[in-house]
Amino acid sequence: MEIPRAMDDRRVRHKARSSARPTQKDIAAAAGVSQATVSMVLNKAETPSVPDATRARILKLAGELAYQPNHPARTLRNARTMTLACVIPDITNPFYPGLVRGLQTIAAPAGYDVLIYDTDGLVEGEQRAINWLQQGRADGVVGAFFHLRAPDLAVLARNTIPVVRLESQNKARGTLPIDSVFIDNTEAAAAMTRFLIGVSYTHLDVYKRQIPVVRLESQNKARGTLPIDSVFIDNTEAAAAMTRFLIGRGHRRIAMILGEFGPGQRRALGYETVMRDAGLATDFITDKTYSAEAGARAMQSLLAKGRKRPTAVFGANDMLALGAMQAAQAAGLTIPQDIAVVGFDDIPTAKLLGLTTVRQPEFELGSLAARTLIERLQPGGLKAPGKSLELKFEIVERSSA
Amino acid sequence: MEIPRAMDDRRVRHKARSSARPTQKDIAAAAGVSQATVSMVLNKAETPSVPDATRARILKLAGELAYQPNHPARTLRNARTMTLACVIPDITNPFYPGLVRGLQTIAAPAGYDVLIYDTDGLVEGEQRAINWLQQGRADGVVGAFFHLRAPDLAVLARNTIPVVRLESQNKARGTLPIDSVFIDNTEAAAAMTRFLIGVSYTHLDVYKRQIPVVRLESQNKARGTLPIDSVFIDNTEAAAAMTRFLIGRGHRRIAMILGEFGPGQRRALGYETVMRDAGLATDFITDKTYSAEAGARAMQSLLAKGRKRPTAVFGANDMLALGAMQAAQAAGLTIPQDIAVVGFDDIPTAKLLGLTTVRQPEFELGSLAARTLIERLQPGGLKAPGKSLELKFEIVERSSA
DNA sequence: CTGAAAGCGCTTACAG
DNA sequence: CTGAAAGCGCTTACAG
Repeated sequence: MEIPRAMDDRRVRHKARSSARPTQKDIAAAAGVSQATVSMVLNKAETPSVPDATRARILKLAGELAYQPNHPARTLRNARTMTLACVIPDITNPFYPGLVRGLQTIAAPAGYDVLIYDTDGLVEGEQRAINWLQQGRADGVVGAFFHLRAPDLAVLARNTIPVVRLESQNKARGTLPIDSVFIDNTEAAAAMTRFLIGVSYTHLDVYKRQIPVVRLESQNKARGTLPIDSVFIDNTEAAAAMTRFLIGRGHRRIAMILGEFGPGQRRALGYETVMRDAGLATDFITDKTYSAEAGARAMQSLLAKGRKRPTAVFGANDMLALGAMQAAQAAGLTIPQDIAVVGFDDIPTAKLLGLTTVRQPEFELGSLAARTLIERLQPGGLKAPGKSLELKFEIVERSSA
Repeated sequence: MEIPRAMDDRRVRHKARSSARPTQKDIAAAAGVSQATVSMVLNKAETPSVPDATRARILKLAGELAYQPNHPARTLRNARTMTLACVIPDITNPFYPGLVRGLQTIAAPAGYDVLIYDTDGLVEGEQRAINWLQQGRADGVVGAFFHLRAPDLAVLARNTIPVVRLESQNKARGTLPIDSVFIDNTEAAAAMTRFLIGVSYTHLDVYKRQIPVVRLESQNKARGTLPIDSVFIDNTEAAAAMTRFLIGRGHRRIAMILGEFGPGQRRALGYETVMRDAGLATDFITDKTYSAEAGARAMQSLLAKGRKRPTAVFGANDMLALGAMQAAQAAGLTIPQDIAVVGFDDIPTAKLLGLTTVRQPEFELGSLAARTLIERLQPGGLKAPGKSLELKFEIVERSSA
């Protein structure tokens, strides 16, 4: 058996013994140069100030020692973690893996790691993610926040951690109070938020009591200078289109199932508007979560209405719709003959089960968010005003309606 | 409107202006103590050496300034990232989100972030993850490696980054060459691997040529001292059980669809053993990936056999099985009357589509892996020998077979 | 052109 | 009991 060269090298053997990773200092000692010179040679494509022979020696040693730069040290020195955070309700909701994949596809080649935070759609979970992020664990954040608003996120933006929000806006806004939350005096709001977070969680209590704390600072409604971008589809219009589709199919009693917080609110608005304009009564079933279990529960309560039950059910997401479908089938009903069911998201399973739904381009949403974030992270990128990036949705007709 | 106390504080306002996060130094300056004292007070529950008044002043200032420790600085100083890496083929494969969730559920309360690396089941992707990890980006790794073997991972273990492997072993081993890969001379192998990685990717070429490079170092088959743990179900026995189930149902022509690399190999072994013992012919269809598309392709080629087509098809994972189901239905066949289909994993969709499958407890797999990793990360934990942790599988009978 | 020093923010061992 | 210094590994501005 041939012994590889490095095995004969005293330095390598020594390193193997010590079991610690080699540093620039080790290379410098072996090459007889300063540690700073090693850094130069390793990082710059050209080093006119270093003799070719020295450069070659350093490079060779780095290879032999399998030198890898210490990432935490670089992070501290450069004030860049090369990490992107992705804050989502729940990775097991099939909508999100595709989004995460889109994120990673852009992030990885650019040298960024991706950190996942699950919030369960809870205000505590979202706040916890923000707190962690304030410790400088990531350079930027892509987040689907059900509870936190611009001023809460301002804490990050102020600390130069750009945020890209998912599903945070409608094209035409102003109808929901949520959209009027813009802060004016950025400095004051930032200090205020910091104060509240630091001293206690008062603002969360305030929030829970449905008193938007931001009002304190947002007398002037001009949009602030926060570099918070949004990547979204027009949820309200999409839900409206789906509702019109159902009405067009002859449905008159259409119920909607949705979660207490999150994108369901905007989707509900689209449904509500179309139903009202058509002179039809709305029928909302609200649950805590967007799960299949919640959908099944909702369907059961809908079926309990007997002959007055709806002829069509609109799940605010596919999980709800799928759970509803299953419950209807379990009750002996045939879809779509006995009852039509439609959803929202177009998760992979929707296709397999023939669910008519609204397609959101999750991969593109994720990759666009990553691109936007990385752009912000470029020198000078932090200064640009927040962008609203809208992607197209699509009604996907399948067999369930 | 009441002005919160902190808004009147000159220091807070100043901080808001500077837009930089406050450090211990800032608190120290404001409190008139040394930065080290601030660190002490902030980190220790009790500081007998610091007067109560001073301590209170520091704590109060930290609150007002909304001080958050700088995570990268802590990481460098403590040599702990408080981050766990999860290396998986593809987060969009529905088996993995549940596993990731299990991981997070244990990791988050313990203070660990979770980093996700997708490898696409490619050797390049796995090697890239290892290289990144060698830069000290995480304290430990949970990984499903399709290609890398113990010696490749030894690079991490040697650098005190513990690894927990998923699906890396059978209960009864020795049948597949894969299981005889244990290294003896740890030091030598580590240096060797480091050498190969540093200088070139020769070892990967060697691997591709099916010459296990580990052989060079593994003359002595005694299991090494590497702290590499495994968390797994008995894939071979599970596949055997499923095959027996199909034979028990009267099937004689049973085909198996699998991916080129990964857990399919072990599952194939179980299928093969049972088929051979029953005097039946095996029928393998191998594709590059474990996707629904691959399953559909495989089913099409199976159906092209006409009257000699199999009566049952065993997908090495649920995605393959679901794709196969869809292709069979698209071809006008009814399941299970015309052809039975079974899978492996029990992803959420399997339930919705009535797929008979092998249930793997993915959440438990993930949480057990996290617990094992965190245990290793405790003082002294690195020394314990690698454990093999087996969880129970379960045959879930549904309507597809 | 060349090499040594400062400093990122933190924790802990150590000197007064 | 109290407070200042060293040092984690790195990059870059700066002095010779």
